[in-house]
Amino acid sequence: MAEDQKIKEKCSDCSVRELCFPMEITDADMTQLDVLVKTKIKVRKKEYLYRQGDEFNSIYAVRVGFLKTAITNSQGEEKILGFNMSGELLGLDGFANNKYESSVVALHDSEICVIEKNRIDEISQTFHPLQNCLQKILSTEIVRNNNLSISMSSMNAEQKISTFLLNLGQRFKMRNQSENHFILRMTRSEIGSYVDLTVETVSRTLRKLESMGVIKIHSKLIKIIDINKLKENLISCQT
Amino acid sequence: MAEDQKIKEKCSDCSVRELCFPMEITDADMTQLDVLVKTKIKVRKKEYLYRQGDEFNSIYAVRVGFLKTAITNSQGEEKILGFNMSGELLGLDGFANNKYESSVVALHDSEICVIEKNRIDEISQTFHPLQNCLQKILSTEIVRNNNLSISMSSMNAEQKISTFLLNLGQRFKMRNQSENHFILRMTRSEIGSYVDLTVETVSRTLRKLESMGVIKIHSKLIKIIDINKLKENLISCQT
DNA sequence: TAAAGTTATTGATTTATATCAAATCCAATA
DNA sequence: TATTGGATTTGATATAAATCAATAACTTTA
Repeated sequence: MAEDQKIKEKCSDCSVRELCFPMEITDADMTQLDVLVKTKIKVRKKEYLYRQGDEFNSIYAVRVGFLKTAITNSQGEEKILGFNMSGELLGLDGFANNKYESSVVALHDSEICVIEKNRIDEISQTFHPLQNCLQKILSTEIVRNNNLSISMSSMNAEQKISTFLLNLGQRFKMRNQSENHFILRMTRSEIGSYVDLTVETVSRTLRKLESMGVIKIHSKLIKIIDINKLKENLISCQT
Repeated sequence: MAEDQKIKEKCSDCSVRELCFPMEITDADMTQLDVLVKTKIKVRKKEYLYRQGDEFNSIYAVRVGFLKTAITNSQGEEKILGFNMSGELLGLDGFANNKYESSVVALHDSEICVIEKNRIDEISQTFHPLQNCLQKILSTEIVRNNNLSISMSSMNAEQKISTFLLNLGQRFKMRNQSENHFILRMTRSEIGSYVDLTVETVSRTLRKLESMGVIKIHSKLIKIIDINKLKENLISCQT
């Protein structure tokens, strides 16, 4: 129909296809899915995409940029749950209680595709693969968290930081960016919150890895010199 | 239809309604949902409900009993992800890759309702609330994990054990069992794996809480004497 | 009922990381 | 360009929990 056509045009470069649906879905099916995305928004550095407690209306797909997901507890302490980059979905925790249980802030100017909840419900009623799709996505998030919790808990500082850097590198690689030469868009303190270490320990551990000749640091810029050595660090805790 | 009728009878005391669907669904709708459950199985103490890597065919609802969910890493170390009691759903991590990513073992003789994946797909195609239902359930699991990770990481041993005991108590209470007088069906070592402490620290911390007059221990039997004091332990890390 | 195997407790010691404190670097902005 | 405030680094010290070790208390099963 004409309406859908317009919508698709409006956001042609924000195809859900290229993004986040990890599915066995035919191209024809996928064209339908593009209709899910109506709007694309910009979120500038330091701005919130949504806040813990906000009403849940949409999930989001990162088109470009870099963001963090965090929870704030009753004492106002922030715990970082993850860093988010292009192709990743945000807001999945909203389904639980119809409000977001975490906040998302851009650490770098970002462009985000908005996928309205209503739209999902609407389409999935006639287009069944979308349901399975969502199930997978949600379940994958559960698995990711479980794996994170098993690994982080049994690692020492060096292993945590190594894992963190390798993971970032891998994700950049998948996006056709350099695997071993990238900018840390988050502060040391945010890294610490994510991997459960203090700022001081993060700083010391980075310096240690540098002194071992494994990485090179220029403030926010990281260069992985010896990726194998970095991986060695994990042999004792690889899943 | 007759077939569904039979199924319902076969498992009348295993109603999904009483179990795990936290939904705004009418009673009429719910009667339909009962059809989801075809089979009920017994899992004896120490037996597996399913193993990490098994093909994903069903999710499960605990009818009675007590189980643990765990991941085993490449070195064969087990990490406990959770303890499961009546009314809780198991196997949700299976949607991700069509295989279970964790194992579930009974810590006490248990009865489990089997909810076949095919059945879910089938029914949710005509009965749409079920989709939303599943979305909520999966999302809730994500939220639970997030909250767990924020709290555990910032707690000391006493706070972890206090939280653990309070949480167990609460869950027993919701099932009309005593909130402050219950049996620990898991070993100290399993508690440790769950809250990220060594056996020794778990043991010492329990004894410490006992010496403070907060709880009373007779091997596996726990009696919470001063629930408020136990809760005080958490004031500094309550969400 | 005894023997063997777990599981739990308790003590002594070590250690990794937190904490406290101060200096330096860097980025924003006036 | 100077000033200010946050971020980072580095050092000294404290400490909670891990580790190591040995004993004690249960469970299982022979």
